[in-house]
Amino acid sequence: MEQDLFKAILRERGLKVTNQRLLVLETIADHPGEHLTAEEIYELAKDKYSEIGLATIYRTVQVLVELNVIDKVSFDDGFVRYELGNAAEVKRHHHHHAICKKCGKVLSFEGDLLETLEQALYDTAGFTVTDHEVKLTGYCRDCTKEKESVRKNI
Amino acid sequence: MEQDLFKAILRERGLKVTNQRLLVLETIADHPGEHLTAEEIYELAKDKYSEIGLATIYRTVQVLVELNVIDKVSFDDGFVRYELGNAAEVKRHHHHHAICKKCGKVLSFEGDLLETLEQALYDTAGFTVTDHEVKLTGYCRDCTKEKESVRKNI
DNA sequence: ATCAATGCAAAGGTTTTGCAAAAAT
DNA sequence: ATTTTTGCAAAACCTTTGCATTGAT
Repeated sequence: MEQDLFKAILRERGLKVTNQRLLVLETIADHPGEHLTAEEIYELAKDKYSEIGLATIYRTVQVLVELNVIDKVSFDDGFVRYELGNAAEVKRHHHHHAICKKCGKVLSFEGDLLETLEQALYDTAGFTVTDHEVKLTGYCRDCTKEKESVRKNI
Repeated sequence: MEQDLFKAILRERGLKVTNQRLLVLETIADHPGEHLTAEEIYELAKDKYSEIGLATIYRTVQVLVELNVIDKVSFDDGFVRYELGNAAEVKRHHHHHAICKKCGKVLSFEGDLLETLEQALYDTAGFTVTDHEVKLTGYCRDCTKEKESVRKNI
């Protein structure tokens, strides 16, 4: 996402363009494929602007999620995480995640295999799907071998 | 899940069978289709055994998740919730959820549309999937109409 | 000039932990 | 008899909020 587009989105909503908001988005954009927590964004942002406060990070990510500029994800480790979204597209294509139960590694991927399910949900229950999230858990390639030897005894 | 099976699972792992553990599982089992928080389980359990402590609920749900007796789910409202799992089955069939963004209603459903995706993930990345969770957000039948009238102005 | 956004510190809410007492094996 | 589990309270934790100050329009 270009900075100018982001500024336009802010102004369109009557929100002010601040250095802190630009910095938070830039920080997330500079770490593609990572799923940063508020604390991590804070630490990274402080390197460029040490006066920034943690509360500003929390308030800013709320705004960014609201604007569909970033997505909120959770891997059930007690942290809420954020990753770049794709606000400009009409049809959202969220990342899906495969989380290794052993080493915690996260594999991200895309895929629109849910369209038939979403249509069926509308037809049967009248539910209009606007967003979806697929979370897979299991064992990554490196941990699969180890897992098998452990599981044998159970 | 029958209580005897649960007792057997506990003993198999060297864990002790306590009235509190039986009560927590019973409480969750008695509320099918609801996704209870720790606090809600606590309030319900107190009706039957008023001496029980909230810390025991937290410790017990951790055990139950570990044993695959219950599943942990989150609808991003700040609460971790729990629902009955199906530990006995070799292949887990989790509930999927459609969460209404307006009224918060949760529609649960099942479906194994992810098998081809999971196979593909193994073939391409060596990732062995053991669990999956699909979370859809949107608008339920009752809220869909209202949503349309709201969205027209945007 | 006005109104929103920030930074700090304090408060909020959920979840975890330390420890002595109680319960299960 | 031994070891785990419980209950209570305190602590830890992430996140939100109040308020005066700063910054954007």
